[in-house]
Amino acid sequence: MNGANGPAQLCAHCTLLRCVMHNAAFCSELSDDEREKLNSIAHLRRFPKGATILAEGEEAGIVGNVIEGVLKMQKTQPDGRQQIVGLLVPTDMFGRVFTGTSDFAIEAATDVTLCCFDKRRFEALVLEHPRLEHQVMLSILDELDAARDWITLLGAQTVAQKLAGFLLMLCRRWPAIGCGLSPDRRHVEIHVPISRADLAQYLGTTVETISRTVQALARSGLIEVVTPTQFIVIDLKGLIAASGNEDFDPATILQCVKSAS
Amino acid sequence: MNGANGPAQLCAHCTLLRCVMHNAAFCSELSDDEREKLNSIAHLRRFPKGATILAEGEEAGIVGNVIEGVLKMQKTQPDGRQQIVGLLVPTDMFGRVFTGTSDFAIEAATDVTLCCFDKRRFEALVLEHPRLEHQVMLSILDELDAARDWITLLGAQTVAQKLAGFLLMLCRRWPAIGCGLSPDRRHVEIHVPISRADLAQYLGTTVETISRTVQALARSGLIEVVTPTQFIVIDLKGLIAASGNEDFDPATILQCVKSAS
DNA sequence: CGACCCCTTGAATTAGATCAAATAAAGTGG
DNA sequence: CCACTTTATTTGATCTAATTCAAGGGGTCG
Repeated sequence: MNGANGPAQLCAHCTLLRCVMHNAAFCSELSDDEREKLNSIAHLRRFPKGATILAEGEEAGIVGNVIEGVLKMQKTQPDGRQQIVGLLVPTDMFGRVFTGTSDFAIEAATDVTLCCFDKRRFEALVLEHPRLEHQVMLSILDELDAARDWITLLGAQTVAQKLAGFLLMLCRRWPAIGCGLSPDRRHVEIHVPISRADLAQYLGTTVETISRTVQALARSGLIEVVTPTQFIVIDLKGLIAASGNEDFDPATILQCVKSAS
Repeated sequence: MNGANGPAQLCAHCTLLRCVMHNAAFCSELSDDEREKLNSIAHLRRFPKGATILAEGEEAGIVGNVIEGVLKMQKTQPDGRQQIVGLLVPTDMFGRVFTGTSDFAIEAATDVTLCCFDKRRFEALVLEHPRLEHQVMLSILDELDAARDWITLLGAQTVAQKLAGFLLMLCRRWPAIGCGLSPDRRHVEIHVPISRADLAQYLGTTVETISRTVQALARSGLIEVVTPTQFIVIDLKGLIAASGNEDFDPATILQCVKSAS
Protein backbone atom coordinates (compact mmCIF):
# COMPACT_ATOMS: atom_id res chain seq x y z
CA MET A 1 0.00 0.00 0.00
CA ASN A 2 2.51 2.62 -1.07
CA GLY A 3 1.59 6.07 -2.28
CA ALA A 4 3.90 7.86 -4.68
CA ASN A 5 6.32 10.17 -2.94
CA GLY A 6 6.52 13.67 -4.27
CA PRO A 7 9.44 16.05 -3.96
CA ALA A 8 9.39 18.43 -1.02
CA GLN A 9 8.98 21.42 -3.30
CA LEU A 10 5.48 20.40 -4.18
CA CYS A 11 4.63 20.50 -0.54
CA ALA A 12 6.00 24.00 -0.28
CA HIS A 13 3.16 24.75 -2.61
CA CYS A 14 0.85 23.00 -0.25
CA THR A 15 1.86 24.60 2.98
CA LEU A 16 2.30 28.01 1.45
CA LEU A 17 -0.62 28.26 -0.92
CA ARG A 18 -3.08 25.53 -0.31
CA CYS A 19 -3.23 25.83 3.43
CA VAL A 20 -3.46 29.57 3.31
CA MET A 21 -6.29 29.17 0.87
CA HIS A 22 -8.11 26.96 3.29
CA ASN A 23 -7.19 29.37 6.02
CA ALA A 24 -7.54 26.78 8.70
CA ALA A 25 -4.50 24.53 8.67
CA PHE A 26 -1.81 25.24 11.19
CA CYS A 27 0.64 26.52 8.60
CA SER A 28 -1.30 29.64 7.73
CA GLU A 29 -0.22 31.55 10.83
CA LEU A 30 3.48 30.90 10.72
CA SER A 31 6.47 33.06 9.88
CA ASP A 32 8.34 32.44 6.63
CA ASP A 33 11.18 30.92 8.60
CA GLU A 34 8.91 28.47 10.39
CA ARG A 35 7.18 27.54 7.17
CA GLU A 36 10.49 26.94 5.48
CA LYS A 37 11.60 24.57 8.19
CA LEU A 38 8.31 22.75 7.97
CA ASN A 39 8.65 22.41 4.23
CA SER A 40 12.11 20.98 4.55
CA ILE A 41 10.72 17.94 6.36
CA ALA A 42 7.50 17.63 4.37
CA HIS A 43 6.59 15.11 1.71
CA LEU A 44 3.61 15.11 -0.56
CA ARG A 45 2.09 11.68 -0.97
CA ARG A 46 -0.89 10.32 -2.82
CA PHE A 47 -2.92 7.26 -1.92
CA PRO A 48 -5.71 5.57 -3.86
CA LYS A 49 -9.15 5.01 -2.35
CA GLY A 50 -9.05 2.12 0.09
CA ALA A 51 -5.34 2.37 0.89
CA THR A 52 -4.28 1.96 4.51
CA ILE A 53 -2.22 4.94 5.62
CA LEU A 54 -1.72 3.72 9.20
CA ALA A 55 -2.65 0.28 10.45
CA GLU A 56 -4.38 -0.34 13.76
CA GLY A 57 -1.90 -0.51 16.63
CA GLU A 58 1.01 0.44 14.40
CA GLU A 59 3.65 2.77 15.82
CA ALA A 60 2.90 5.76 13.64
CA GLY A 61 6.05 7.28 12.16
CA ILE A 62 4.30 10.05 10.33
CA VAL A 63 1.86 12.85 10.95
CA GLY A 64 0.51 15.34 8.50
CA ASN A 65 -2.27 17.28 6.84
CA VAL A 66 -4.95 16.19 4.45
CA ILE A 67 -4.59 18.22 1.25
CA GLU A 68 -7.28 16.61 -0.85
CA GLY A 69 -9.80 13.83 -0.36
CA VAL A 70 -11.21 12.24 2.77
CA LEU A 71 -9.57 9.93 5.30
CA LYS A 72 -11.49 7.71 7.69
CA MET A 73 -10.26 6.65 11.10
CA GLN A 74 -11.66 3.26 11.89
CA LYS A 75 -11.59 0.45 14.34
CA THR A 76 -12.07 -3.19 13.49
CA GLN A 77 -14.15 -5.13 15.99
CA PRO A 78 -13.43 -8.79 16.76
CA ASP A 79 -16.64 -9.75 14.94
CA GLY A 80 -15.30 -8.16 11.77
CA ARG A 81 -17.56 -5.15 11.93
CA GLN A 82 -15.82 -1.86 11.37
CA GLN A 83 -16.70 1.30 13.21
CA ILE A 84 -15.58 4.66 11.82
CA VAL A 85 -14.51 6.95 14.65
CA GLY A 86 -13.63 10.00 12.61
CA LEU A 87 -13.40 11.56 9.19
CA LEU A 88 -10.52 13.80 8.18
CA VAL A 89 -10.90 16.34 5.41
CA PRO A 90 -8.57 18.90 3.82
CA THR A 91 -6.66 20.98 6.39
CA ASP A 92 -7.26 18.40 9.13
CA MET A 93 -4.24 16.83 10.76
CA PHE A 94 -3.86 13.09 10.97
CA GLY A 95 -1.63 10.94 13.17
CA ARG A 96 -0.85 11.26 16.83
CA VAL A 97 1.51 14.00 17.85
CA PHE A 98 3.24 13.43 21.19
CA THR A 99 1.40 10.25 21.99
CA GLY A 100 1.93 6.57 21.44
CA THR A 101 0.31 4.12 19.13
CA SER A 102 -3.15 4.68 17.83
CA ASP A 103 -6.02 2.29 18.43
CA PHE A 104 -7.42 3.24 15.05
CA ALA A 105 -6.48 2.54 11.49
CA ILE A 106 -6.40 5.41 9.03
CA GLU A 107 -7.68 4.61 5.56
CA ALA A 108 -8.33 6.60 2.42
CA ALA A 109 -12.10 6.93 1.92
CA THR A 110 -11.45 8.53 -1.47
CA ASP A 111 -8.26 9.09 -3.45
CA VAL A 112 -6.25 11.40 -1.23
CA THR A 113 -3.28 13.73 -1.27
CA LEU A 114 -1.47 14.11 2.01
CA CYS A 115 1.25 16.40 3.29
CA CYS A 116 3.34 14.12 5.51
CA PHE A 117 5.97 14.86 8.13
CA ASP A 118 8.30 12.50 9.90
CA LYS A 119 6.71 12.35 13.33
CA ARG A 120 9.89 12.79 15.38
CA ARG A 121 11.19 15.64 13.32
CA PHE A 122 7.82 17.31 13.39
CA GLU A 123 7.62 17.02 17.16
CA ALA A 124 11.13 18.36 17.59
CA LEU A 125 10.25 21.32 15.41
CA VAL A 126 7.06 21.92 17.35
CA LEU A 127 8.88 21.94 20.69
CA GLU A 128 11.29 24.54 19.37
CA HIS A 129 8.59 26.80 18.00
CA PRO A 130 5.86 27.69 20.49
CA ARG A 131 3.87 29.43 17.81
CA LEU A 132 3.80 26.28 15.75
CA GLU A 133 2.79 24.35 18.81
CA HIS A 134 -0.02 26.77 19.40
CA GLN A 135 -1.31 26.14 15.90
CA VAL A 136 -1.11 22.40 16.42
CA MET A 137 -3.07 22.80 19.62
CA LEU A 138 -5.79 24.78 17.88
CA SER A 139 -5.96 22.03 15.30
CA ILE A 140 -6.43 19.45 18.03
CA LEU A 141 -9.12 21.56 19.67
CA ASP A 142 -10.88 21.59 16.35
CA GLU A 143 -10.76 17.82 16.17
CA LEU A 144 -12.17 17.65 19.66
CA ASP A 145 -15.08 19.83 18.61
CA ALA A 146 -15.67 17.56 15.65
CA ALA A 147 -15.63 14.51 17.89
CA ARG A 148 -18.18 16.06 20.25
CA ASP A 149 -20.44 17.16 17.42
CA TRP A 150 -20.40 13.65 16.25
CA ILE A 151 -21.12 12.17 19.65
CA THR A 152 -24.23 14.30 19.60
CA LEU A 153 -25.14 12.73 16.27
CA LEU A 154 -24.59 9.20 17.53
CA GLY A 155 -26.67 9.93 20.60
CA ALA A 156 -29.73 10.68 18.49
CA GLN A 157 -32.47 8.12 18.90
CA THR A 158 -33.49 7.52 15.28
CA VAL A 159 -31.45 6.98 12.14
CA ALA A 160 -33.39 9.75 10.40
CA GLN A 161 -32.15 12.22 12.99
CA LYS A 162 -28.59 10.97 12.64
CA LEU A 163 -28.69 11.20 8.88
CA ALA A 164 -30.27 14.66 8.76
CA GLY A 165 -27.76 15.81 11.36
CA PHE A 166 -24.90 14.38 9.33
CA LEU A 167 -25.98 16.17 6.17
CA LEU A 168 -26.25 19.46 8.01
CA MET A 169 -22.90 18.88 9.67
CA LEU A 170 -21.37 18.38 6.24
CA CYS A 171 -22.53 21.87 5.30
CA ARG A 172 -21.54 23.59 8.48
CA ARG A 173 -18.28 21.89 9.18
CA TRP A 174 -16.92 21.07 5.73
CA PRO A 175 -18.58 23.51 3.36
CA ALA A 176 -15.69 23.29 0.91
CA ILE A 177 -16.21 19.62 0.23
CA GLY A 178 -19.74 18.98 1.46
CA CYS A 179 -22.00 21.51 -0.21
CA GLY A 180 -22.67 24.13 -2.81
CA LEU A 181 -25.54 25.78 -4.63
CA SER A 182 -27.72 23.72 -6.95
CA PRO A 183 -27.47 24.38 -10.71
CA ASP A 184 -30.47 26.70 -10.56
CA ARG A 185 -28.78 28.49 -7.63
CA ARG A 186 -31.99 28.36 -5.61
CA HIS A 187 -31.26 25.39 -3.37
CA VAL A 188 -28.49 23.97 -1.24
CA GLU A 189 -26.80 20.99 -2.85
CA ILE A 190 -25.10 18.43 -0.65
CA HIS A 191 -22.26 16.25 -1.78
CA VAL A 192 -21.74 13.15 0.36
CA PRO A 193 -18.02 12.35 0.16
CA ILE A 194 -18.25 8.74 1.32
CA SER A 195 -20.06 5.56 0.31
CA ARG A 196 -23.28 4.27 1.83
CA ALA A 197 -21.30 1.55 3.55
CA ASP A 198 -18.97 4.09 5.17
CA LEU A 199 -21.94 6.24 6.09
CA ALA A 200 -23.56 3.28 7.79
CA GLN A 201 -20.41 2.58 9.78
CA TYR A 202 -20.11 6.24 10.59
CA LEU A 203 -23.63 6.44 12.00
CA GLY A 204 -23.55 3.05 13.64
CA THR A 205 -26.17 1.41 11.46
CA THR A 206 -26.44 -0.70 8.29
CA VAL A 207 -26.33 0.06 4.57
CA GLU A 208 -29.92 -1.03 4.15
CA THR A 209 -31.22 1.27 6.85
CA ILE A 210 -29.21 4.18 5.44
CA SER A 211 -30.67 3.59 2.03
CA ARG A 212 -34.21 3.34 3.33
CA THR A 213 -33.81 6.47 5.40
CA VAL A 214 -32.42 8.45 2.48
CA GLN A 215 -35.42 7.42 0.40
CA ALA A 216 -37.75 8.27 3.27
CA LEU A 217 -36.30 11.77 3.56
CA ALA A 218 -36.76 12.13 -0.20
CA ARG A 219 -40.37 10.87 -0.10
CA SER A 220 -41.26 13.31 2.65
CA GLY A 221 -40.04 16.12 0.42
CA LEU A 222 -37.06 17.29 2.45
CA ILE A 223 -34.41 16.37 -0.11
CA GLU A 224 -34.12 15.19 -3.69
CA VAL A 225 -31.66 12.45 -4.56
CA VAL A 226 -29.89 13.46 -7.76
CA THR A 227 -27.25 10.75 -7.64
CA PRO A 228 -26.44 8.46 -4.72
CA THR A 229 -23.85 10.98 -3.55
CA GLN A 230 -25.58 14.19 -4.57
CA PHE A 231 -28.68 15.56 -2.85
CA ILE A 232 -30.61 18.78 -3.25
CA VAL A 233 -32.14 20.20 -0.11
CA ILE A 234 -35.75 21.07 -0.90
CA ASP A 235 -36.85 22.00 2.60
CA LEU A 236 -33.97 23.23 4.76
CA LYS A 237 -36.13 24.05 7.78
CA GLY A 238 -37.72 20.65 7.55
CA LEU A 239 -34.33 18.97 7.40
CA ILE A 240 -33.20 20.88 10.46
CA ALA A 241 -36.37 19.87 12.29
CA ALA A 242 -35.77 16.26 11.25
CA SER A 243 -32.28 16.40 12.75
CA GLY A 244 -33.76 17.29 16.12
CA ASN A 245 -30.79 19.52 16.78
CA GLU A 246 -31.56 23.12 17.61
CA ASP A 247 -27.96 24.21 17.01
CA PHE A 248 -28.49 24.26 13.29
CA ASP A 249 -30.19 27.29 11.86
CA PRO A 250 -31.00 28.06 8.23
CA ALA A 251 -29.08 31.33 8.16
CA THR A 252 -25.80 29.77 9.32
CA ILE A 253 -26.13 26.87 6.90
CA LEU A 254 -26.80 29.19 3.96
CA GLN A 255 -23.83 31.29 4.96
CA CYS A 256 -21.59 28.22 4.98
CA VAL A 257 -22.87 27.20 1.57
CA LYS A 258 -22.20 30.63 0.16
CA SER A 259 -18.69 30.64 1.56
CA ALA A 260 -18.10 27.45 -0.41
CA SER A 261 -19.56 28.62 -3.72
CA MET B 1 -26.06 28.33 41.16
CA ASN B 2 -23.06 29.61 43.10
CA GLY B 3 -20.40 27.41 44.60
CA ALA B 4 -18.49 28.62 47.62
CA ASN B 5 -15.27 30.36 46.67
CA GLY B 6 -12.16 29.20 48.44
CA PRO B 7 -9.03 31.25 49.00
CA ALA B 8 -6.23 30.81 46.48
CA GLN B 9 -4.04 29.09 49.07
CA LEU B 10 -6.26 26.06 49.14
CA CYS B 11 -5.76 25.72 45.46
CA ALA B 12 -2.04 25.92 45.93
CA HIS B 13 -2.66 22.73 47.78
CA CYS B 14 -4.56 21.43 44.81
CA THR B 15 -2.16 22.28 42.06
CA LEU B 16 0.88 21.37 44.08
CA LEU B 17 -0.18 18.24 45.88
CA ARG B 18 -3.37 16.91 44.49
CA CYS B 19 -2.44 17.17 40.85
CA VAL B 20 0.98 15.72 41.44
CA MET B 21 -0.70 12.86 43.21
CA HIS B 22 -2.87 12.22 40.24
CA ASN B 23 0.17 12.62 38.07
CA ALA B 24 -1.85 13.49 35.03
CA ALA B 25 -3.04 17.08 35.30
CA PHE B 26 -1.07 19.66 33.43
CA CYS B 27 0.40 21.20 36.56
CA SER B 28 2.58 18.25 37.50
CA GLU B 29 5.28 19.03 34.95
CA LEU B 30 5.75 22.69 35.67
CA SER B 31 8.52 24.65 37.34
CA ASP B 32 7.91 26.20 40.76
CA ASP B 33 7.72 29.60 39.16
CA GLU B 34 5.07 28.51 36.68
CA ARG B 35 3.09 26.78 39.37
CA GLU B 36 3.19 29.84 41.54
CA LYS B 37 1.83 32.02 38.77
CA LEU B 38 -0.90 29.51 38.14
CA ASN B 39 -1.83 29.43 41.79
CA SER B 40 -2.07 33.19 41.93
CA ILE B 41 -4.97 33.13 39.49
CA ALA B 42 -6.62 29.96 40.80
CA HIS B 43 -9.74 29.59 42.89
CA LEU B 44 -11.07 26.50 44.54
CA ARG B 45 -14.81 26.17 44.20
CA ARG B 46 -17.35 23.59 45.28
CA PHE B 47 -20.66 22.83 43.63
CA PRO B 48 -23.43 20.51 44.78
CA LYS B 49 -24.73 17.69 42.60
CA GLY B 50 -26.96 19.05 39.87
CA ALA B 51 -25.43 22.54 39.81
CA THR B 52 -24.83 24.13 36.43
CA ILE B 53 -21.21 25.22 36.11
CA LEU B 54 -21.54 26.57 32.57
CA ALA B 55 -24.80 27.00 30.71
CA GLU B 56 -25.27 26.02 27.09
CA GLY B 57 -24.15 28.77 24.73
CA GLU B 58 -22.80 30.89 27.55
CA GLU B 59 -19.57 32.78 26.98
CA ALA B 60 -17.39 30.81 29.35
CA GLY B 61 -15.31 33.04 31.59
CA ILE B 62 -13.58 30.26 33.40
CA VAL B 63 -11.59 27.13 32.72
CA GLY B 64 -10.11 24.73 35.19
CA ASN B 65 -9.46 21.28 36.57
CA VAL B 66 -11.74 18.83 38.27
CA ILE B 67 -10.33 18.06 41.72
CA GLU B 68 -13.04 15.82 43.05
CA GLY B 69 -16.31 14.40 41.74
CA VAL B 70 -17.65 14.05 38.22
CA LEU B 71 -18.84 16.68 35.75
CA LYS B 72 -21.05 15.94 32.79
CA MET B 73 -21.04 17.89 29.55
CA GLN B 74 -24.49 17.79 28.07
CA LYS B 75 -26.62 19.11 25.32
CA THR B 76 -30.32 19.75 25.59
CA GLN B 77 -32.32 18.77 22.52
CA PRO B 78 -35.39 20.70 21.39
CA ASP B 79 -37.58 17.79 22.47
CA GLY B 80 -36.29 18.11 26.01
CA ARG B 81 -34.11 15.02 25.84
CA GLN B 82 -30.60 15.50 27.12
CA GLN B 83 -27.56 13.91 25.60
CA ILE B 84 -24.35 13.65 27.57
CA VAL B 85 -21.35 14.29 25.34
CA GLY B 86 -18.63 13.83 27.91
CA LEU B 87 -17.75 13.07 31.49
CA LEU B 88 -14.98 14.90 33.31
CA VAL B 89 -13.24 13.33 36.27
CA PRO B 90 -10.42 14.46 38.58
CA THR B 91 -7.42 15.91 36.70
CA ASP B 92 -9.51 16.56 33.57
CA MET B 93 -9.75 20.11 32.34
CA PHE B 94 -13.10 21.73 31.69
CA GLY B 95 -14.02 24.82 29.68
CA ARG B 96 -12.79 25.94 26.31
CA VAL B 97 -9.31 27.36 26.11
CA PHE B 98 -8.70 29.61 23.10
CA THR B 99 -12.08 29.06 21.54
CA GLY B 100 -15.47 30.69 21.69
CA THR B 101 -18.72 29.69 23.32
CA SER B 102 -19.48 26.09 24.03
CA ASP B 103 -22.46 24.26 22.62
CA PHE B 104 -22.60 22.16 25.76
CA ALA B 105 -23.66 22.82 29.30
CA ILE B 106 -21.41 21.62 32.10
CA GLU B 107 -23.20 20.23 35.13
CA ALA B 108 -22.12 18.56 38.34
CA ALA B 109 -23.04 14.85 38.16
CA THR B 110 -21.97 14.49 41.81
CA ASP B 111 -20.84 17.02 44.39
CA VAL B 112 -17.67 18.45 42.91
CA THR B 113 -14.59 20.43 43.80
CA LEU B 114 -13.08 22.43 40.99
CA CYS B 115 -9.89 24.39 40.55
CA CYS B 116 -10.95 27.39 38.46
CA PHE B 117 -8.98 29.95 36.50
CA ASP B 118 -10.15 33.13 34.88
CA LYS B 119 -10.13 32.14 31.24
CA ARG B 120 -8.37 35.24 29.90
CA ARG B 121 -5.70 35.26 32.51
CA PHE B 122 -5.13 31.56 32.06
CA GLU B 123 -4.78 31.96 28.31
CA ALA B 124 -2.39 34.87 28.74
CA LEU B 125 -0.27 32.79 31.08
CA VAL B 126 -0.31 29.87 28.69
CA LEU B 127 0.85 31.99 25.78
CA GLU B 128 3.78 33.23 27.85
CA HIS B 129 4.83 29.78 28.99
CA PRO B 130 5.31 27.28 26.19
CA ARG B 131 5.82 24.46 28.65
CA LEU B 132 2.48 25.17 30.24
CA GLU B 133 0.94 25.29 26.80
CA HIS B 134 2.47 21.93 26.02
CA GLN B 135 0.82 20.47 29.11
CA VAL B 136 -2.50 21.96 28.16
CA MET B 137 -2.12 20.42 24.73
CA LEU B 138 -1.43 16.99 26.19
CA SER B 139 -4.52 17.40 28.31
CA ILE B 140 -6.58 18.17 25.21
CA LEU B 141 -5.11 15.17 23.41
CA ASP B 142 -6.22 13.09 26.32
CA GLU B 143 -9.74 14.41 26.03
CA LEU B 144 -9.68 13.62 22.35
CA ASP B 145 -8.73 10.04 23.11
CA ALA B 146 -11.57 9.83 25.59
CA ALA B 147 -14.00 11.18 23.01
CA ARG B 148 -12.88 8.61 20.44
CA ASP B 149 -13.05 5.74 22.92
CA TRP B 150 -16.55 6.78 23.60
CA ILE B 151 -17.51 7.06 19.96
CA THR B 152 -16.46 3.43 19.72
CA LEU B 153 -18.83 2.63 22.57
CA LEU B 154 -21.73 4.47 20.97
CA GLY B 155 -21.12 2.68 17.71
CA ALA B 156 -21.73 -0.71 19.28
CA GLN B 157 -24.88 -2.36 18.04
CA THR B 158 -26.39 -3.64 21.28
CA VAL B 159 -26.88 -1.98 24.64
CA ALA B 160 -25.18 -4.92 26.36
CA GLN B 161 -22.01 -4.20 24.42
CA LYS B 162 -22.19 -0.52 25.22
CA LEU B 163 -22.72 -1.17 28.90
CA ALA B 164 -19.97 -3.78 29.21
CA GLY B 165 -17.66 -1.46 27.30
CA PHE B 166 -18.53 1.41 29.60
CA LEU B 167 -17.78 -0.59 32.73
CA LEU B 168 -14.42 -1.67 31.35
CA MET B 169 -13.66 1.89 30.27
CA LEU B 170 -14.34 3.02 33.82
CA CYS B 171 -11.58 0.68 35.01
CA ARG B 172 -9.07 1.46 32.33
CA ARG B 173 -9.56 5.16 32.01
CA TRP B 174 -10.58 6.24 35.46
CA PRO B 175 -9.26 3.61 37.85
CA ALA B 176 -9.06 6.06 40.72
CA ILE B 177 -12.80 6.68 40.77
CA GLY B 178 -14.19 3.74 38.85
CA CYS B 179 -12.82 0.60 40.40
CA GLY B 180 -11.06 -1.23 43.18
CA LEU B 181 -10.72 -4.69 44.65
CA SER B 182 -13.72 -6.38 46.21
CA PRO B 183 -13.75 -6.84 50.01
CA ASP B 184 -12.44 -10.39 49.65
CA ARG B 185 -9.69 -8.99 47.35
CA ARG B 186 -10.38 -11.66 44.78
CA HIS B 187 -12.51 -9.76 42.31
CA VAL B 188 -12.63 -6.42 40.56
CA GLU B 189 -15.22 -4.09 42.01
CA ILE B 190 -16.70 -1.38 39.83
CA HIS B 191 -18.13 1.83 41.15
CA VAL B 192 -20.46 3.61 38.73
CA PRO B 193 -20.15 7.32 39.52
CA ILE B 194 -23.37 8.42 37.83
CA SER B 195 -27.08 7.63 38.03
CA ARG B 196 -28.94 5.21 35.77
CA ALA B 197 -30.57 8.18 34.10
CA ASP B 198 -27.19 9.76 33.31
CA LEU B 199 -25.89 6.41 32.17
CA ALA B 200 -28.81 6.07 29.80
CA GLN B 201 -28.15 9.50 28.35
CA TYR B 202 -24.47 8.70 28.12
CA LEU B 203 -25.06 5.53 26.14
CA GLY B 204 -27.90 6.91 24.06
CA THR B 205 -30.62 4.69 25.47
CA THR B 206 -33.31 4.68 28.18
CA VAL B 207 -33.26 4.07 31.94
CA GLU B 208 -35.43 0.99 31.53
CA THR B 209 -33.13 -0.63 29.01
CA ILE B 210 -30.09 0.14 31.16
CA SER B 211 -31.76 -1.47 34.14
CA ARG B 212 -32.77 -4.55 32.19
CA THR B 213 -29.31 -4.90 30.68
CA VAL B 214 -27.60 -4.62 34.06
CA GLN B 215 -29.83 -7.37 35.39
CA ALA B 216 -29.19 -9.47 32.29
CA LEU B 217 -25.42 -9.19 32.77
CA ALA B 218 -25.93 -10.23 36.37
CA ARG B 219 -28.17 -13.17 35.45
CA SER B 220 -25.63 -14.45 32.94
CA GLY B 221 -23.07 -14.50 35.73
CA LEU B 222 -20.71 -11.81 34.48
CA ILE B 223 -21.26 -9.36 37.31
CA GLU B 224 -22.95 -9.19 40.67
CA VAL B 225 -24.98 -6.13 41.59
CA VAL B 226 -24.12 -5.22 45.17
CA THR B 227 -25.85 -1.87 45.18
CA PRO B 228 -27.23 0.02 42.17
CA THR B 229 -23.88 1.82 41.84
CA GLN B 230 -21.57 -0.98 42.97
CA PHE B 231 -20.86 -4.09 40.90
CA ILE B 232 -18.50 -6.98 41.39
CA VAL B 233 -17.01 -8.48 38.27
CA ILE B 234 -17.42 -12.24 38.49
CA ASP B 235 -16.21 -13.12 35.02
CA LEU B 236 -13.79 -10.55 33.61
CA LYS B 237 -13.09 -12.42 30.41
CA GLY B 238 -16.80 -12.84 29.85
CA LEU B 239 -17.40 -9.14 30.39
CA ILE B 240 -14.70 -8.31 27.87
CA ALA B 241 -16.22 -10.71 25.38
CA ALA B 242 -19.62 -9.12 26.00
CA SER B 243 -18.18 -5.70 25.19
CA GLY B 244 -17.14 -6.93 21.77
CA ASN B 245 -14.04 -4.77 21.98
CA GLU B 246 -10.75 -6.54 21.54
CA ASP B 247 -8.78 -3.60 22.92
CA PHE B 248 -9.59 -4.62 26.46
CA ASP B 249 -7.53 -7.39 27.96
CA PRO B 250 -7.74 -8.88 31.46
CA ALA B 251 -4.12 -8.12 32.35
CA THR B 252 -4.38 -4.42 31.60
CA ILE B 253 -7.66 -4.09 33.47
CA LEU B 254 -6.25 -5.86 36.53
CA GLN B 255 -3.21 -3.63 36.41
CA CYS B 256 -5.43 -0.54 36.36
CA VAL B 257 -7.40 -1.85 39.30
CA LYS B 258 -4.28 -2.52 41.30
CA SER B 259 -2.95 0.95 40.58
CA ALA B 260 -6.14 2.27 42.14
CA SER B 261 -6.09 0.13 45.25
C1' DC C 1 -45.70 8.91 58.15
C1' DG C 2 -46.17 10.53 53.62
C1' DA C 3 -43.84 12.59 49.51
C1' DC C 4 -40.37 12.08 46.41
C1' DC C 5 -36.74 10.03 43.78
C1' DC C 6 -34.51 6.18 41.85
C1' DC C 7 -34.38 1.67 40.32
C1' DT C 8 -36.68 -2.39 38.72
C1' DT C 9 -40.20 -5.23 36.27
C1' DG C 10 -44.08 -6.16 32.94
C1' DA C 11 -46.65 -5.98 28.48
C1' DA C 12 -47.38 -3.87 24.05
C1' DT C 13 -45.46 -1.64 20.16
C1' DT C 14 -42.07 -0.19 16.84
C1' DA C 15 -37.73 0.80 14.69
C1' DG C 16 -34.00 -1.29 12.96
C1' DA C 17 -31.20 -5.63 11.89
C1' DT C 18 -30.94 -9.53 9.22
C1' DC C 19 -31.60 -12.44 5.34
C1' DA C 20 -32.47 -12.48 0.46
C1' DA C 21 -32.78 -10.65 -4.05
C1' DA C 22 -33.34 -7.22 -7.73
C1' DT C 23 -31.61 -3.15 -9.99
C1' DA C 24 -28.24 0.25 -11.16
C1' DA C 25 -23.69 1.91 -11.78
C1' DA C 26 -18.80 1.30 -12.76
C1' DG C 27 -14.92 -1.08 -14.43
C1' DT C 28 -12.57 -4.64 -17.71
C1' DG C 29 -11.15 -6.75 -21.60
C1' DG C 30 -12.02 -7.99 -26.17
C1' DC D 1 -18.04 0.57 -28.32
C1' DC D 2 -20.17 -3.38 -26.57
C1' DA D 3 -20.74 -7.63 -23.79
C1' DC D 4 -19.35 -9.07 -19.30
C1' DT D 5 -17.87 -8.96 -14.52
C1' DT D 6 -17.89 -6.62 -10.32
C1' DT D 7 -19.40 -3.45 -7.02
C1' DA D 8 -22.80 -0.19 -5.05
C1' DT D 9 -27.41 0.90 -4.07
C1' DT D 10 -32.23 -0.04 -3.54
C1' DT D 11 -36.31 -2.82 -2.23
C1' DG D 12 -38.85 -6.62 0.12
C1' DA D 13 -40.07 -9.81 4.03
C1' DT D 14 -39.11 -11.48 8.44
C1' DC D 15 -37.54 -11.30 13.07
C1' DT D 16 -35.30 -9.42 17.11
C1' DA D 17 -33.95 -5.87 20.27
C1' DA D 18 -35.15 -1.73 22.23
C1' DT D 19 -38.61 2.00 23.16
C1' DT D 20 -42.72 3.24 25.17
C1' DC D 21 -46.33 3.15 28.43
C1' DA D 22 -47.57 1.58 32.97
C1' DA D 23 -46.96 0.18 37.55
C1' DG D 24 -44.67 -1.61 41.70
C1' DG D 25 -40.80 -1.65 45.34
C1' DG D 26 -37.12 0.53 48.19
C1' DG D 27 -34.75 3.87 49.72
C1' DT D 28 -34.21 9.06 51.82
C1' DC D 29 -35.72 13.38 53.73
C1' DG D 30 -38.60 16.64 55.58
